[in-house]
Order: sequence, then C-alpha cells, then structure tokens
Amino acid sequence: MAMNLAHQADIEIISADAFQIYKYMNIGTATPHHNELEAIPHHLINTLDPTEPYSAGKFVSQCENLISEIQKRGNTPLIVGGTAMYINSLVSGMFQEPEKVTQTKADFYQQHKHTPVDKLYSQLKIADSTYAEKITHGDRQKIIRALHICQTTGETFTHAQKIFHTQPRFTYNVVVVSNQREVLYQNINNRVALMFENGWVDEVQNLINMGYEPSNAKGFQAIGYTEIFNYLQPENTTKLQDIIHSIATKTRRFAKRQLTWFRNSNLYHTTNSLTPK
RNA sequence: GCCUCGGUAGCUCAGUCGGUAGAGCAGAGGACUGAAAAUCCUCGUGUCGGUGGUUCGAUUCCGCCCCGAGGCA
Repeated sequence: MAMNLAHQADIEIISADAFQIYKYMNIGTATPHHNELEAIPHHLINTLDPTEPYSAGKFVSQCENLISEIQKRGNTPLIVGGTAMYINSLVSGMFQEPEKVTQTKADFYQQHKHTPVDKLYSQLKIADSTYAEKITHGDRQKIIRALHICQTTGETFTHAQKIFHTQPRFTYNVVVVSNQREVLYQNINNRVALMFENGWVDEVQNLINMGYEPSNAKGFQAIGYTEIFNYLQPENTTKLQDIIHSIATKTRRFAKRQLTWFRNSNLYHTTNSLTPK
C-alpha cells in the first residue's frame, strides 16, 4: 500500500518497526525486498547491528530528524510499520528520559535480575502506588523500569512522566489498515510458511555463523529467531513443523495485541474490522 | 462375524464409587510513557457418540445401534 502511494507522489518511507532496523535479519522481519528499497527511498531499515540496542526514544528522535530532512527536500514522509509503541510515542510525545537514568539503567536492571517480582512490586507500591495499580503485579519489566525512574529522579514515575514529557514536533494523520480476523490469521499462517520456504532457517544459521545469538543480540527478540536458534542446536529434538506452528501462534498473538492497542487508542483512523470479534 | 479398548470444550485428555463436569493447548478480552515482534493481567456450558431401560435422578450402571483403533477368525 505504501509502495503504491509512493509511486504516485514524492514520498520517502520511514520504517516504524523495531526489528527491520537490524541488519542481517530480513526474512523473519519481513523487511521490504531490496528491489523495493531501491525503487523508493526507505529509512530506518537495515541500519543497526543486531547487538545494538534500539528503543522508542531513539526511534522518535531519528524519525523526527528524518521528517524535517525529507520535508526540506520537498518530499512527503510516509511512516510505515507496526510497532505501536513507537508510533504512539511519535504522535503523542513521550517521557523524555533524563540522562542519569539512561546511564545507570543497565546496572540497575542487572542488579535486580533475580529479585523476586512480588518483592519488587511491593517496593513499587510504596514508591509509586498510582503506577503500581496501573500495571499488573507480575510485570517485572515495567516494575523494574518504574523503580529505576523513582530511584534516580527522586520523583514518582507517574509524576516524572508529566514533568519530563516532550511534545511531538509534528502532527500526523494515522491510519490503521486492518482485515477480518480470520483473513488476518490465514495471512499470518501463510506468511510464516513462506518465510521458511524463503530460507529463514539459513538466515538464522548465518547469524549464528557471524557470532550472534539470543544472549548477545537484541534482534533475537523478534518472533521466531530464538525458536529457530534453538532448533539449530545439536541437542534439539523438536520437529521443524512444530517450530513453524509455534511461530505462527506467536505471530497471531502479536497481531491480536496490535489490534487491542489500535482499537483502544484515539489516535487512529481505521479502515475496518477493529471491533472485537 | 466374534472379542478387547476408545468416543467428554476447537484439539489432546482427566473425572464423576449415580446428584448434569475440569486441566493443558488453541482461542477471546484487557493493560502499556526509552527492552514493545517485549512484558504482564483476566476469561472454561459442553445435546459427556445415539437410543431404549433400571432409578426420585444417568454423562456415570445395563441392552441395542453408530463411529474409530487393535486382535481373532
């Protein structure tokens, strides 16, 4: 759809995708084909090494810079992708993380890697009861982040979100292209099967040969890569067919989460079919 | 044709010493402020294969029938 639009106007595409940003991961992330990348200017695709961290904050600052450059060239930026949090942060603005938070993050997370969640959650209830109620008690990832913000800023996370919130630099017209649930799921099943036909296993083997693995490369958080990595280990006993099914299931669940996000946000114009089934 | 074992939620199965049933998976709904393709929360009614019988009451016991797997002829 974006390519069709791009052929009709002076458009440059910016990817709002958390994993197409990585090099060497094309098949499993459904990165556009190189013919497409050559035909129309694309940004934020295949630019990072799989070991490098990436985040909503980085996306927003890079994306905003790109938008203004593209506009200077007299072109129209078209931002395409399904990482809802990135789009949300871009369109609504986001919590501008203080420098000292960024610097101490890795240590803090490492330090609490094995602390029981319920203990962390109790601490959060004391540090920021509002946020503690907003999230769920087992959500280790969000709990640790909130605790870290509270500790380093001296503010509650709830309050910090308000005082460090940045406004978006541009205004956007956001469209969700959706499909009927059954059609969507069928498309996902077909797409996953096609990825395997196109050599996804070889792609992962190639990553392994280059020294990348789940423990050192963030790119392995993309659905399927860790499953295939495990499949390629000598001690593996799972059949490929089961791996394919499991990846399709994870992808369907991800798509369902996207729908939940879009459905309950007021940022989007929708084409159809976002209503609960 | 005879014998044995099965037929319970979309799937795989548990269970009811007779008082209309519950797990896992799949699925559904929700949350989300720098890991987000991440992370997390909630949700289980189905002619218990069909049909007669026994019983106050049958998915559970008995008869017959249908379907599946295996065995014997």
